[in-house]
Amino acid sequence: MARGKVQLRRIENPVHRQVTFCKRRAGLLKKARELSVLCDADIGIIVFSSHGKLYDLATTGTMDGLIERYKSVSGEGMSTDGSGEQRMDPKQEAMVLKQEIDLLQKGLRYIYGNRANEHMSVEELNALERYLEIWMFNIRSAKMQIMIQEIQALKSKEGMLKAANEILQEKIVEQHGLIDVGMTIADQQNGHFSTFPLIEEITNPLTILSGYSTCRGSEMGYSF
Amino acid sequence: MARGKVQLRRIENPVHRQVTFCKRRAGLLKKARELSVLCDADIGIIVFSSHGKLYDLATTGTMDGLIERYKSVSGEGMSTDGSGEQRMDPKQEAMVLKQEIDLLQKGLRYIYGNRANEHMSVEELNALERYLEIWMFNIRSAKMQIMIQEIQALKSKEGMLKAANEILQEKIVEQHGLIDVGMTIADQQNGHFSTFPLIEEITNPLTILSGYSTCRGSEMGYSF
DNA sequence: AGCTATTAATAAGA
DNA sequence: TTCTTATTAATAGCT
Repeated sequence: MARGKVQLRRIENPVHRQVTFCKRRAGLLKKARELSVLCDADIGIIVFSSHGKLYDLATTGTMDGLIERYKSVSGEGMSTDGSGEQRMDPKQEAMVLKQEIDLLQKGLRYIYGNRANEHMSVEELNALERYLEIWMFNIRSAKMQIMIQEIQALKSKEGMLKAANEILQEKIVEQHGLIDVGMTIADQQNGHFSTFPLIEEITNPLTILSGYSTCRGSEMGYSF
Repeated sequence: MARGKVQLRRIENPVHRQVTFCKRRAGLLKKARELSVLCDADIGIIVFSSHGKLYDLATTGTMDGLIERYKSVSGEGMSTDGSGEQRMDPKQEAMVLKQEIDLLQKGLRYIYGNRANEHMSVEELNALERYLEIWMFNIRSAKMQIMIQEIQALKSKEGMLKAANEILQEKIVEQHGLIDVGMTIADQQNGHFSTFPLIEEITNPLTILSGYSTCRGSEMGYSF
């Protein structure tokens, strides 16, 4: 709203970014105070600058009061809690989850910054969501294809080696009697991998989500 | 900012107040999102309407995450602390995780079933979108692990077969002279697969998103 | 930090 | 509620 329209994406120039941060932060807090007064609302705002500095505003009482109120209200609709704490080793599990979330969020912000400017309707978000799923599926498929090729190659290699092995054994038996190198036993021990059905299952698009609930859902006690 | 200056005091007309609340609340959240994107800030907003209804926004992760961060940072400067990072206790952590799961469940119902019944806000959809990615990542990792195990098994099998093959060859040479079954040639033809580096690359979490942009980004005309 | 030229938000009205 | 429009408010680019 000033000399030149602004693109909704991260401002690269650090000085410029800092100035804008100051100005707009002030504007945001002002708007919040106005809304609070005009409409008799209780508003809390927490702002972390990109360098981690905290700015906050609570139009009524303290931020902690608002947070408590927030937790009590937002937690109201939650599941009938109290009973089952899952088996997770909380600290580590949470750490890992947080790191994953951070990584993914960074990536998402890139995607968002360049594409989804300004007004995004729920429908647009939905479409984007599906798009992301398809996108990830495509990457996954591509990599899966490579791995499948590799497995097939290994399997045919194995077949050839086995055939060669048999021929050699026969030759030896023909000429000299039985020689057991221990290979047949080892081979049978590995026989339970049942490679092909597994891979076909993995490749099937429909197993993405159902696979999840199988893989993690039951483990964590959630039913979908 | 419109047909008539507005006085900075509570709007007495309830209808007028409600309309203004809607409009300005939307404006406030929009401003917050803009600030977040433009200046790379993490912002959380909590709004309680005069009748106690809650509206919130977290531009990064969940509100609970922001609250946690707020508590850790704002508490830092208070007491003669010094001891260090008192993170959330397990119970609180579990609460957060549960809320995340709730969101996912809600999202799943939204996607698969009665879309009309489940109301999901833009913010919730945003969060859900992020979680879907994490989700897919977890599935993918689990399945990848299975495939990697399988490949390793095949490779060791191959190794054993080769060893057996060699021993048999030696035995024959010892006894009778060279017998070539054609296996060595076939084996060498397949030698260019360079299995291990490939698999390690696929397994590395950091390649998810970068892999994405490499894989499709240029193809579809988006620049990251 | 201040100063405008512009854009963005929005109060009323429909 | 949602759309339109007349105005005010916010602020981007400069000093």
